Amino acid sequence: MGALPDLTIRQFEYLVAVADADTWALAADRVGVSGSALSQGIAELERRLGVDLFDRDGRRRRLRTDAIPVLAHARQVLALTGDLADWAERMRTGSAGRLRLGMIDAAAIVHFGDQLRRFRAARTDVELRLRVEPSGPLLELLIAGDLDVVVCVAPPEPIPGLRTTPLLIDDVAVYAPGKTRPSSPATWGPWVLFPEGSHTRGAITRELRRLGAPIEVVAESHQPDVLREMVRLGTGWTALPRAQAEHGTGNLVEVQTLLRRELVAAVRDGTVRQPVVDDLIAAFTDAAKSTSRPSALR
Amino acid sequence: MGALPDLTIRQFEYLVAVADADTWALAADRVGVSGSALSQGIAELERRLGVDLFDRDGRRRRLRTDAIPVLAHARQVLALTGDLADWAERMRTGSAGRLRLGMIDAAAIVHFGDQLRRFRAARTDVELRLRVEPSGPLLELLIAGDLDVVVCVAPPEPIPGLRTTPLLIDDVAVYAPGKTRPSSPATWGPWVLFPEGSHTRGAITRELRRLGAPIEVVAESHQPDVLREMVRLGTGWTALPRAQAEHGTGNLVEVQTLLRRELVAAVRDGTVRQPVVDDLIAAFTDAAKSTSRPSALR
DNA sequence: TCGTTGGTGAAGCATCTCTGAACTATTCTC
DNA sequence: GAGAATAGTTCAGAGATGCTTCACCAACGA
Repeated sequence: MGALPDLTIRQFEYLVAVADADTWALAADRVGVSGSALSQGIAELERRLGVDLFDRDGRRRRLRTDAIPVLAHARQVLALTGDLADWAERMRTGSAGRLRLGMIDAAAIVHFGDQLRRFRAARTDVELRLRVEPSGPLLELLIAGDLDVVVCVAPPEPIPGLRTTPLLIDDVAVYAPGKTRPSSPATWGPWVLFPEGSHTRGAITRELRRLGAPIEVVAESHQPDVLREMVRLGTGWTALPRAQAEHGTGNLVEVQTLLRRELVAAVRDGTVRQPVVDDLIAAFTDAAKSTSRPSALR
Repeated sequence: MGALPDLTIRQFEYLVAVADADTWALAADRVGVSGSALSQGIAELERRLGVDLFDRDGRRRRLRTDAIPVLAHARQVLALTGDLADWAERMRTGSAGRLRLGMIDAAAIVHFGDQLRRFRAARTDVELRLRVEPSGPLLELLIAGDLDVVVCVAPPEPIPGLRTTPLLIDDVAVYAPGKTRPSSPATWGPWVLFPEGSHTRGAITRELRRLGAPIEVVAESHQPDVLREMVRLGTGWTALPRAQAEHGTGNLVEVQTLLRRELVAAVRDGTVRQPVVDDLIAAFTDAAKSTSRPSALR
């Protein structure tokens, strides 16, 4: 194997800055150097790789599609370096460190709310910051190194650079207002669903269509409790993760399981890890083991 | 998150060189630089991380045990950079590239010999280099970036930075000379086994001991065919992966399955991948799917 | 057409990193 | 234990690298 090119962290920072910002000047500003420095830095990166990374498009430059692997590499290395920097920080200060946790709403509230509260109380030495978002953004934040652990819906394909640990199954089921009797999918609806564009919404409508259910949507909300209440009030039917549907009290009729949904804990697959992360994941798996049985049995 | 330290590939090269070589002078020589440069380079790395990585031990320096994560990080980043360099090479030359494959003997000969030959014939554009070693060394070579794919025994724990794909089950069974009748473990032996120190040997003796079998070893060899022949000649009993035991012809009596052994394909979990690698793994999984059934059914 | 915007090149300066040599501390050898 | 050999560090200087400022070019918009 030939000698490796002497790439630097800064060059990778330049690359992702350019990829993320609309204009190079903005990117330069964001990394705190002059536009010229950025230009030269990128040129140097291209020179060392021996490959052109950008196409000219008028007076601006766009990352070539076949150069996307380099960008992904840059992101991964930057994230790993961030982990290393955190490790160094922990070594210097002796602190247990900071834990940036991302969760989808159901995980943060329904499934692991108790564990979270307990962990916070038990590990006051850890600065725990929670961020609640849908699965997609969470995974991107994790890849970019802005989060340390993420609890989200299992991605269909394994994602390079990430490692997932199964936590529990929380299937999405169809729910009807209180007085409804079971019947064929063709009679289901109208619907109260997550908004168009959400990942879960997409999966739900796809599955309903497959079952031959008519999809007339009369209301939309990102908030599961809003959907639940609307069903209770008889506004329509909905499809929700079972745990969220059953969270409150009230008369929802579960019609049938619609699709399988597995929650996992995801971390960057690096060599420098915070021990706290493993503790937290262990707490989650333990909790899931004891609580998911009933839901798995129904 | 604070600004990241501007680490360089070269600094990581220095670090692993120092970790791998007996003396710093030798390490310096290996990376092609003066001892002084190496010393200063490491010092700079420590300064940028803000952490001491080495303990003084007389006039030499040893990597501190709690600095091992940094070394692992360095190795991972170097391996990823190697992948990136290969990608750049492929982009420049337009070639399909070089594929450095590692396999344990059973995989190379018994399980996937045909697939290998077929792949070589079909993809003459790929420079395929095969290296046969035990699982442990193969995985280390993979981590160090000296191999691109490895077919080996599934490691007990997932290894950071690697991703495995299950291929097939090839259990280890106990075999006796032709005329032996089934009997209790206490009467088994004497044994003809893999040499002391090998990973499989360790697992085998551990399991035999658990079953209460006496472990008197009368011959040892790294070569499964040698062991097989010795059993045929009545020298003793052996424990072998089933596929290897049955590879030739002859009168071996399978006494019982001893331990589970799963073969997997392992790759670095990076963002820059050779498409050829996926093709090869696909060929292996396809082959395993069609051939492992009979062995799984017995 | 002219002004504006996005990006690149050149000169100058600061910093970094290498080499070679001098230097210190430890270990070996007798 | 003296003296030599060894392991690693420090220092000074040469050369490379990277950044900023300023000048420049090309594309876009009015």
